[in-house]
Amino acid sequence: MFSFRVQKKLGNARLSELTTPHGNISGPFFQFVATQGAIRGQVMSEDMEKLGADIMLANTYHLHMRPGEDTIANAGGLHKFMHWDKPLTTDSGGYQVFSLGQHVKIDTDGVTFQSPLDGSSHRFTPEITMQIQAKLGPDIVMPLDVCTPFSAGREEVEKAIALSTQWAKRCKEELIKSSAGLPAGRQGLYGIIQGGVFPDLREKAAQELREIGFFGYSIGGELQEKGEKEIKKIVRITTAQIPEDAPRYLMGYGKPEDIVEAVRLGIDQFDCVLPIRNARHGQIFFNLNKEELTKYLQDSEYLIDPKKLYTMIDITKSVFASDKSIFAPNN
RNA sequence: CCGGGGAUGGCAGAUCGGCUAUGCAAGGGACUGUAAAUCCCUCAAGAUAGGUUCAACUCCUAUUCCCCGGA
Repeated sequence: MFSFRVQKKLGNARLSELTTPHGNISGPFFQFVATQGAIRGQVMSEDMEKLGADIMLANTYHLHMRPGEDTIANAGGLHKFMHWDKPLTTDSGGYQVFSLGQHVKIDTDGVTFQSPLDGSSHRFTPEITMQIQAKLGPDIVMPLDVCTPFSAGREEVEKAIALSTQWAKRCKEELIKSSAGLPAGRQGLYGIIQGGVFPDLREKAAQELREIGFFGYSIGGELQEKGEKEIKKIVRITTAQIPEDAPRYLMGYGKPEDIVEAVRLGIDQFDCVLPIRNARHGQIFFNLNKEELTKYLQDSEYLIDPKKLYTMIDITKSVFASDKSIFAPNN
């Protein structure tokens, strides 16, 4: 029921097909972030479908906080809850370990969140996140991990890897356990490779996860901060550590030109809040000069023709576009 | 006509005898597994004419306009 196949290669870039219980996706693909089960800004799932989105990403942590996984399970699962029949991913809450910083206490067994909303305390262990995700029922599930900031030093990163790897293993065991009686291959679990900006640690983390064995592998950690060369290097080195026949997922990466670059390096899967957030904040990604943009925004006929605006979906496939590689920084 | 109250950026709306907030709008920037329908920056004002004062958006007088009440 769950499978991944590389169909064509162009250098390191891959054209692929991911099969899930909710249909197939052609990769590289971009996951739109619907944290709380909906794209923010009054965007309906139906709208996303019309726009051509083929997969969305929701968040275990947020959905656990409200409305709670049981509520969603009672509503028929996350797909029904979201009015979304296509493939769906849930992140584990690992990113919140990083983004909620001071509200989180990490120990070897799991993490304790202090809700920024009401101060209430919530416990996440690898097992708990998998149980929640089992109830939510998305196709792709992520293990609880420790996401480190860009500036994290070697020691901090080593600790994060140790926990993330151990937790990923526990997540895998829990998935197998909780899947007993359920159709095999209902959910695909990824291993998240941490390692900060240290190439050798990235390699080590990848190797350990490979030994455990996951359906897919993702590159995690806060990478999006200046130092482009370094980031590119990390992505290249880490990508090379991921088996050819597994999907490679670069987490939280979303600048159009960066996506193209990452596709070139062999990444198949993306997610990012950037396009949705920026749109909500009044910014669009366009491929027009100022004059054309002005015309675009004023001329209703222009508005009907979306050729000159592009979406993340276009971008992830752009490397394979036969001509006019407008997104290519280096050509 | 009489009495009372007003007049501050494009709009709304405070304060103050010496530096005029703030919100919206407008323009710019940021945002990367969402504590973000958010955050940062910029633009831009004292109805008109006099007077008092070292100094007036602020106090005084007149004019114009607006609002409320009464004939």
